Amino acid sequence: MRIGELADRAGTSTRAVRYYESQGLLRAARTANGYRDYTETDLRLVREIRSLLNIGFGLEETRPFVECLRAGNDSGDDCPASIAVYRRKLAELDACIERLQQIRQHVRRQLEHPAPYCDSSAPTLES
Amino acid sequence: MRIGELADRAGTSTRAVRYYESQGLLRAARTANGYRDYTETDLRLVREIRSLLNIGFGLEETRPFVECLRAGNDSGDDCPASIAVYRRKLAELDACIERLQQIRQHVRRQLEHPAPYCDSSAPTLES
DNA sequence: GCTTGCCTTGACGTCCACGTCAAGGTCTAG
DNA sequence: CTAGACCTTGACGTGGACGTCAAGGCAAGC
Repeated sequence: MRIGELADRAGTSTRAVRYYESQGLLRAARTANGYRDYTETDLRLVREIRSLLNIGFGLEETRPFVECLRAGNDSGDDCPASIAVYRRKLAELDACIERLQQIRQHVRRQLEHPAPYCDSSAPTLES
Repeated sequence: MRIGELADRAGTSTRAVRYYESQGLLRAARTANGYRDYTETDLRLVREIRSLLNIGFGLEETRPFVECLRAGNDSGDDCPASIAVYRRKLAELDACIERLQQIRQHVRRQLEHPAPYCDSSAPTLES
């Protein structure tokens, strides 16, 4: 299939697909007239990339999954390198969640502790 | 005080201070030779900005707090506009935390479900 | 032949909070 | 007088994942 169909079926843009290729994540055969020619496997790769990007992975972090898939595995998760990325991401997520929760607490305390309003005519809390 | 001292005491850079001014968050008097001249109040403003940026606010979101302080309030939180930003941020934080926790669950499930490793030589797939 | 719609490469624009460099003015110590 | 430590404005660079435009080639329908 050509790049337009690939992008459509993967739910992304042709620009994104070319970008992935420029980053070495994809390699496409070419037809006689120079058009990129993709297989169903390529579609799976792009979908894997999109899926990982959507949950906050960086593009580089998707590389192990893509190569794992291309190595013939049924799932991009089935390789040690992918597992390692998952582990790192899990730790990152934990740290991020904890930090956000601390900030949340901080913000909530500011909201709870009632302060005198400043601009003279201010009714109560607006919800 | 001059911009260097202000930046030092606020724990940031002169470049950042000039940037805040360019965004209309700060206004500085000038000495005879053209140097910016700051007061202790300006120091408080910059510290407020830094503090909010540190917990993930955008620069624009600090504006109500800065104006609240400059309006003569003891705390930047003491104005309705600031409270409104806090409320919005709280909602954002809740949404963000929830999303991250869902992803965390997803990643954890991938890690728990043991899969066959691939790193040998796998010939299958590849359509 | 002409239009339409796909494709190609290349290159600049986006967002945000600055970092960094350039080229110069100002003040102080020695 | 000079060095150096501060200050000024202006302008370009950063990172990440693309968006968007330019200029043109290729294929199919009318």
